[in-house]
Amino acid sequence: MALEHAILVSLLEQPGSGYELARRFDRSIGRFWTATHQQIYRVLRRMEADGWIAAEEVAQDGRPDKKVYSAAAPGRAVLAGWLREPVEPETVRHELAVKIRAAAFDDPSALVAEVERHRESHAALLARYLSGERRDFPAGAALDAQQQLQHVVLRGGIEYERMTLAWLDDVLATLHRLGN
Amino acid sequence: MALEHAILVSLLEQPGSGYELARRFDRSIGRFWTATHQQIYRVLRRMEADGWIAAEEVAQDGRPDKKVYSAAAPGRAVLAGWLREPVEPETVRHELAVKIRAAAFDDPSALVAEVERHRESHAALLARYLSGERRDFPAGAALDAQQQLQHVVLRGGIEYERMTLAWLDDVLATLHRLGN
DNA sequence: TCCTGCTATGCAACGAGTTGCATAGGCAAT
DNA sequence: ATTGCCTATGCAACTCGTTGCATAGCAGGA
Repeated sequence: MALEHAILVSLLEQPGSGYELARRFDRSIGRFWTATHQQIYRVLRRMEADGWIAAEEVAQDGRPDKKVYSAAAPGRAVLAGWLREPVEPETVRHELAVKIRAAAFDDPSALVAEVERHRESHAALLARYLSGERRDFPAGAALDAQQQLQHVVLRGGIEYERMTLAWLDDVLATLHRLGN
Repeated sequence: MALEHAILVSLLEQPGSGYELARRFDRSIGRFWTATHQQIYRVLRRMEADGWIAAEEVAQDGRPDKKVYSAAAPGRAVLAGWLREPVEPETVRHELAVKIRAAAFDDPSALVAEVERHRESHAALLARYLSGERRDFPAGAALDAQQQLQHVVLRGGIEYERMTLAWLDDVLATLHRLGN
């Protein structure tokens, strides 16, 4: 389990409440690590109990109080130790690929609309990545280590989306060829 | 859950025992869907009880008997229905990306060896994909629908590995820049 | 005014997935 | 002879992750 580590990184980049973390996981971090608010709250409580993170109650007017968490020294140490461990093999779950192979035993054209829907959502994500890149990493700007590392991860996302778009075009062409 | 569907596709392409399925999931299918033998045996029993697949006991000499499963008509119907449902959003778990961002709060050069290890394993996988492609899909050969769909999924894997290799080079260059 | 949605946290129950272990015969190498 | 690995299946216990629901005040639109 590495949800702890993803949360620690997020809190080091910027302290925040469970709710704020959940929203970050829906947005930027969710591109390479997903989590629901339930998981996040549970893990936050455990990490606080273990002393990895520190919590501060913050009163707000007009909305409920929140607990703002930030990474504590033991948390940083845990993260540093984890960094030196080898990455565990990822568990891949590529449902669309399963469906494409399944289409051989059914009507391949039944998949066309779904693949097109995918294509659109990947195109939209690519556009968001690119505009985020222009906003946060303008050409020629001096970047510190944290920003350079964030940028290289974003570039990975951009290249992944470009590759996926090209592949989905290939899939569509194949499906159309089979439909004739 | 779509492990049922991945198993159904695999059994339609080729009937087999739980053990054989587990090995297929370690190899070809595991590139886009991973599963342990425990999961597979459990799901097979459930699918057999539900009539999605049929089992046949096969005696072997020199080794234990095995149960060879094949997809039954209700299973095919389930698969056809599933094909028409929208693909669920994938849950992404990209541990290396988390580590790269974590490196900003530690020594970035601690990651170099790990990234290089990744680079090697992706290069090896690409080589295996390419040799598999030459073997199974030689240029100019006539392919039926099933083979064309398998081929387009394989092309996706190949392009993914190529993109990943280029990105890992980008990551290494970034880490080296930060190390000076 | 009612309905919807947002912020903010949490419980309870369930289902999915992992880990460790067990059985059991055969094969190959040390 | 013993050790270790391969085929083949399975139990039990556990952790991880998801889903549905609950609370509770405030803001904005129909």
